[in-house]
Amino acid sequence: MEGVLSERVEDYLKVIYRLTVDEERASTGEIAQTLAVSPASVTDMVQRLAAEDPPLVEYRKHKGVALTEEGEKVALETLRHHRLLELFLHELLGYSWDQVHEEADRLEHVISEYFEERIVAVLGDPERGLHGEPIPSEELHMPAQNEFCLHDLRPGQTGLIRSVRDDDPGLLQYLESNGLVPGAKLEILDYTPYDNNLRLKVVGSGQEIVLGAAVTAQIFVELE
Amino acid sequence: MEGVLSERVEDYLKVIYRLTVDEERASTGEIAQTLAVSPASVTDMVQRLAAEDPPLVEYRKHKGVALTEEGEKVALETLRHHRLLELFLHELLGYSWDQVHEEADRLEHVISEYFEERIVAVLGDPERGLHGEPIPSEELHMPAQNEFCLHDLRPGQTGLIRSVRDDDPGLLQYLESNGLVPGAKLEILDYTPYDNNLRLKVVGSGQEIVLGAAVTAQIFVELE
DNA sequence: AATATGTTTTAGGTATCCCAAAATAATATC
DNA sequence: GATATTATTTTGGGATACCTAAAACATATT
Repeated sequence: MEGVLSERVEDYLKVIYRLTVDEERASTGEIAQTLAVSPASVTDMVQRLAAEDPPLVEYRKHKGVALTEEGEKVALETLRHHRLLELFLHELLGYSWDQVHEEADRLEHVISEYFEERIVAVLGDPERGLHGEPIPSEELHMPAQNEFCLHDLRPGQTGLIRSVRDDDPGLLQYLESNGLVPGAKLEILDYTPYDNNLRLKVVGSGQEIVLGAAVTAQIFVELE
Repeated sequence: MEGVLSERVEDYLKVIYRLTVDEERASTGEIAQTLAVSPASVTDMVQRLAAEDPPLVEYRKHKGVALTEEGEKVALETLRHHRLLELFLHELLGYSWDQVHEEADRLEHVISEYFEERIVAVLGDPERGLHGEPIPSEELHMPAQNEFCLHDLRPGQTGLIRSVRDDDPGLLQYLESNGLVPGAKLEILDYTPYDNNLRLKVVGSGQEIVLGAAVTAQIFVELE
């Protein structure tokens, strides 16, 4: 193993992890956009990641990158820290669910394995984070998921919210105030193709609501 | 105010703070030794600190440095974080008193003011840290102290341990196992000048013990 | 085959921190 | 007060880690 990895490297690996959950490989452009840097910077960094010993990504010019096993480990470790921290900040320190992300994003790079161990002991080795996302196990195994993006559902379908993206505080507040939280049951009523709007009912509250793509893309459901 | 300060800058300011608690000014050499860098590096950094806007230190060539009000604020903020974190790690996460320092040293640079606020709420705004050190107030006021270094006591004198240095895990274990913890009452029995050894009794346990300068310099007492 | 698009290379920039060796200033000693 | 010792500063430079614009190049599209 080599020396300790920079926070920036962990950020890149996290992003590549996210982009390669469904896709085979992540392109330079996607990564650049997600991290708000130039494509040239991404090429540069990605080549450095591939040159690490052991390599953190598998890189082929013009063909994008995929994480190596080592790189995935780092990404999952960081993700595990992030999600455990979010839960911890909420449960023990009273952070609201839209406040946790920013703090966790800084702390995730800095806490020791012992810290992780201690908060796991306090939290009881949880399987899902504050926003419903699965937490990689201690052995860095990511549980298989059976979730679909709400964005892809169509009228007549019914789903249970399993998780929502954690990184936009404003959106999280909006979701919470509309009962769009993990566990909520949704019935898709209508779909308008040109603007990708989805009209749906939150079962229980009986509320009907129309959500645009910017919202539905952030919500993940289990079909019923 | 300028941009955010690097962790290294906070480290330098913390060291300068500690060195100027009793002395007027801190010398380049002292700082270099404490941080294990060359004197040239210290001159360099100290000049950069003095060139900040507002300046963080007051620097005169060949005369050492003192913190400005702004620099002291930063040092005290960092110190407050450190001591609150140590307490927090012990009380809430079950860290032992020799484990807390290293973790706090990393976290102190990273936590938000909100995090500070939250752990204060949980801990009940404590005035002293895990090792007895005073914690700067939220307004960054350091309470006046009335402590003497055990190193300077002489036979016949009696003192109450108020605090011990927190940065050497091995020493902390040794101290704990000998009852040399805040609150313990000491009676100085003997002093040998050539090696600076102090023989003393821990009142209560009745234990007699001989401590060298490396130990006595790390313990601070209130005279009785 | 030509064009459009996305990626990589080149060449270089900035920030932050560090250091050895030479020069200089402060201080201690004669 | 002059000299020697010690501490500090300057000089000149190195390392790392990140980033970028513009030019060159590869891939995909038509």
